[in-house]
Amino acid sequence: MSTTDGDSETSKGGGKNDASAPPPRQLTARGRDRRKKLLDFATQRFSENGFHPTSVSDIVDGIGVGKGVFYWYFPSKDDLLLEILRESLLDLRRSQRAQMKVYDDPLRQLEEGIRASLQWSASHPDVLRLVMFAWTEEPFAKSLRRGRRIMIQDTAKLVSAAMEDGLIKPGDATMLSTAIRGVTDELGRQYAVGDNPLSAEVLDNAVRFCLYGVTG
Amino acid sequence: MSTTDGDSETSKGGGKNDASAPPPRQLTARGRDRRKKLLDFATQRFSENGFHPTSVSDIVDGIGVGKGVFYWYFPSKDDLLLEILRESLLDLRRSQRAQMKVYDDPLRQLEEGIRASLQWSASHPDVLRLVMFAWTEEPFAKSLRRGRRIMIQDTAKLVSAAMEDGLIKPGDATMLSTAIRGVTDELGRQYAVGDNPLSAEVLDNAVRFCLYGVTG
DNA sequence: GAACGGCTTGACCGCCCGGTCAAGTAGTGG
DNA sequence: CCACTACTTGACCGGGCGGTCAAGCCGTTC
Repeated sequence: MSTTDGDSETSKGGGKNDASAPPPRQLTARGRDRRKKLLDFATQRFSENGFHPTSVSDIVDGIGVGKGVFYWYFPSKDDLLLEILRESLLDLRRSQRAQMKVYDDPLRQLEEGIRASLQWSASHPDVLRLVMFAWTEEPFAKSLRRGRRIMIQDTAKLVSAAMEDGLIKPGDATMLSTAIRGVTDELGRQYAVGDNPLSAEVLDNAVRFCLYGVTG
Repeated sequence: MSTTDGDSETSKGGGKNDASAPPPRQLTARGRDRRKKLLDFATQRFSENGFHPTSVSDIVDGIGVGKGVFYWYFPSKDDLLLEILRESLLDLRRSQRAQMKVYDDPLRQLEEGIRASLQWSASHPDVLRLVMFAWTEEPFAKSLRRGRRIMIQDTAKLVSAAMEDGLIKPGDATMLSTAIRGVTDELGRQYAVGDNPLSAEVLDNAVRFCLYGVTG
């Protein structure tokens, strides 16, 4: 496994932990459900209509609730998007972990991580489209940069392990991981914009490409 | 040359030509200047602040003119963006044509076209960032799809010519052109988001990659 | 059944946005 | 100097947006 278990994102950061953060709400089962509905519906609408053109009223009307509901679960519209981004990252990493944990060989884990990444992208085109938007506005881009750093670190740990095991010739693990991220990222974008489904063939080629690039 | 001269974009389309279009204004030299200033300033602000967060007032205040000026030159804020997209495409294609016209060999022209494309991208990161946004909202995306089609056709003409000359083995010219477009597009995006300048080395590799992919 | 806290409602608010327009000013051709 | 048109101004407008809040509902707990 690449990180400590659970959903921790950073074991240690710079100085303080999260700066602000009003006490996170205590939700009942019903509450968590509503929240999820909001998240999902918003993701869909944002991705098909654009973030700014979609108003908070559109969202609450869409699922047939009052406006106050929105602001019970999220402090602001921007925060909702940030939350979508955050949870998507969590979910993607969770998929990777689940798919990797079957193996011990770090190179094999690397492969499964790449596969999981591509598969996740293929099944979440709406999120990917939203991410494309998010790169174009600073507060969101900031969150994405952080996510990218985290994922590259995840990968780098694997690459380093493989180097220590002599499976990959020694080198700059971070650089290699960045390259892999570049490939999966771009492939992922294809699913966001294009209309081709994920064929096993494409998947295999992408994996081979990355692995070949890493092992030399 | 790949197309008839000048800035024509389509020699013939479907049924009618442009549907609407209020009589395009007759501008004096001073007018063309102002228009250009608006276009340039807006491009910059849109790309660094985001399209929606940048208001028309921001733009006119930024260059120190009244709001009416904006609406003298552009029918709406959306149209301004569409115009930026349109003119960028025109400019890119102009660069390509200029750089290609020195050669007769279609394969060499293809190479120069790719080079020109990459160079143009490297020197217009702000436009590329705007384009990233534009893909996320339908009316703008529509314009981008049209632009892509045009550029792929440009390339396909060259590829076909090269096939006829026996420089490339016969095949689906459009598909190959689409692949090339994929490469230049993604490379371009690096300049929009990343911070690395365009090295001659990267340029050469990209060109070699495309050409190699095409000639087999 | 009272009391409590999670949850919901929707009228309401202030702001600012895109867009308009009546009134000019500046350049230019006769 | 006039007339004409290209251009400029900025107060103004209607509307929709993100966000608030007093009030009420509902399920649990004791």
